[in-house]
Amino acid sequence: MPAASRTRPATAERLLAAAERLFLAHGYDGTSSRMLTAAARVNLAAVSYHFGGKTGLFQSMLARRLDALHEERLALLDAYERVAGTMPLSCERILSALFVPALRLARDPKRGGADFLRLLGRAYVDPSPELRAFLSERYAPSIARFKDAFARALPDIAPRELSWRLHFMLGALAYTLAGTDAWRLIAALSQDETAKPTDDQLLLRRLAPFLIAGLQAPLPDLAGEDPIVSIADSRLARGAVNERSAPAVTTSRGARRVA
Amino acid sequence: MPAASRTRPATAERLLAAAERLFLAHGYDGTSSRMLTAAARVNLAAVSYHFGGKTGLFQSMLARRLDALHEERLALLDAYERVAGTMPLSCERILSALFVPALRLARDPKRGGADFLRLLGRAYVDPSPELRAFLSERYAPSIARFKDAFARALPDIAPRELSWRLHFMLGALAYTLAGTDAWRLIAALSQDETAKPTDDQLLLRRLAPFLIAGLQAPLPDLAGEDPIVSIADSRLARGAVNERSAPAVTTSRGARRVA
DNA sequence: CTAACATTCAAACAGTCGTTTGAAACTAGC
DNA sequence: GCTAGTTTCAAACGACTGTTTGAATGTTAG
Repeated sequence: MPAASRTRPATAERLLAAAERLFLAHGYDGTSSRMLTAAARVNLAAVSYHFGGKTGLFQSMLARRLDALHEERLALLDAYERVAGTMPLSCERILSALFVPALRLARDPKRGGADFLRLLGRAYVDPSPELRAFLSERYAPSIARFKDAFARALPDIAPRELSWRLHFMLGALAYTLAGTDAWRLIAALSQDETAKPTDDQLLLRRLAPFLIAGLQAPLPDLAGEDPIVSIADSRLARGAVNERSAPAVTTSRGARRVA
Repeated sequence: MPAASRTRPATAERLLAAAERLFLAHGYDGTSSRMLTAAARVNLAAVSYHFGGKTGLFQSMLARRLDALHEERLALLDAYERVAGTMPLSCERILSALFVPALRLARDPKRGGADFLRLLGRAYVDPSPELRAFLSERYAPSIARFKDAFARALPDIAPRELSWRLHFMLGALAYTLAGTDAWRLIAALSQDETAKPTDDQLLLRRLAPFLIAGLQAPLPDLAGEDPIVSIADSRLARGAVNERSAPAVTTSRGARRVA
């Protein structure tokens, strides 16, 4: 058992900090151990020594931030429910229990800063099966608590339907948080030069009404046979589907012949 | 200039098909050229020969499907607007112009099948800057057309606000489409065994009301100073933030000593 | 001071990465 | 049948991957 912090080795901390920056910027596969140790100004072997490997470092970094985040979220939700007594919480309140700890974290450079929000969004959509298993296993209870709260807040939404809507909500949230060039895209769409990396708080305050309205939306008509598609199927869109154009790709062989 | 299709070489097609499956399953970085050529039962050099490299193969595969998708989407949108005349389209109609071509594509195994929808969702959140640049550059005009349509459908939503809401919408959509274990997560949350890989059409029919309600949501109050946070700040959540627990990680060094 | 331990270090490990090579196998036109 | 061009092939390229090694250094306790 390694006495992790007799003299509180700065090496592990440096690695965790570098891991947050680099994994965020390049993803898990795109970040090498050598990039990490170089950025942390630390010997290559430190990754294996302190964290047992690259995946260990990744999970440690993630867990450190996420544990704190979920702890705070649940504490806030508990506090809200204690105040509300038997009354169900409003969607706004539940969302605020989700958002406020994330905002606090984003504003505290010592706990990851704004970068962590983007990392979190990135992690939610990462393909890696290990990561997905790690996340869902570790935080499923926390998510379930919030689902219960929403279920009480939205008694008209069937549990199955609610699960889907929470899924959609997580998607909008994760995508928004992960948005690397989201700012650029928004700016381009709105021809608005002033759309710089806006305050995270403003962003979430825009997102909240969107999500709440979505959660409370009228129930979908799941019966009937493909009404949406049938509307569109009436030969409206014919005539525009033409020959496939060859992929705009140059073969290296041709270039090699010249060079 | 390589005469791409004198005898219509099956090699390129095999590679494209394998690329769709593998890039979807493991992401760009997680898929090697050797995996691709092995799955396609094709020589390793074929990637460079036919597509100029791994990234060329990836972009060709993406472009082939996405060009067709956007073509169909725009054609459908045009058709809707032609029928509506000067009247603005409803949100439902515009969404259907977005969804229906995606559904058609998902149901046609010859054009990618359902896997492509997941790949598309994955691509939207991929960290790779090259991919993001490629996508936004190639399909910005198409997205702008849809934004205009939504702007006419939602005259009360300011352009800037609308840009954000479209961003949120894309997020929910991409996340939903990319959902690898979404089905598992939903099943776990709802204790519902029957939540298998549901029909894509049912999924989108659930998503539509969620998105439409979000788009039409009342405008957020962006003034005021942090009302959400201030509500939560009243010492409600104190007392639950305790000592950080050591990251659950075993160092290899300890294990090595034993072995 | 010394024994016991934790940590750091440069170097090397066996693999895999994407890409390139030059020759062999094809497929046409003549 | 021959030639010119396209496509496939096994093999190798150098660079990079995550991890391990054993010695060197630092730190604490007796």
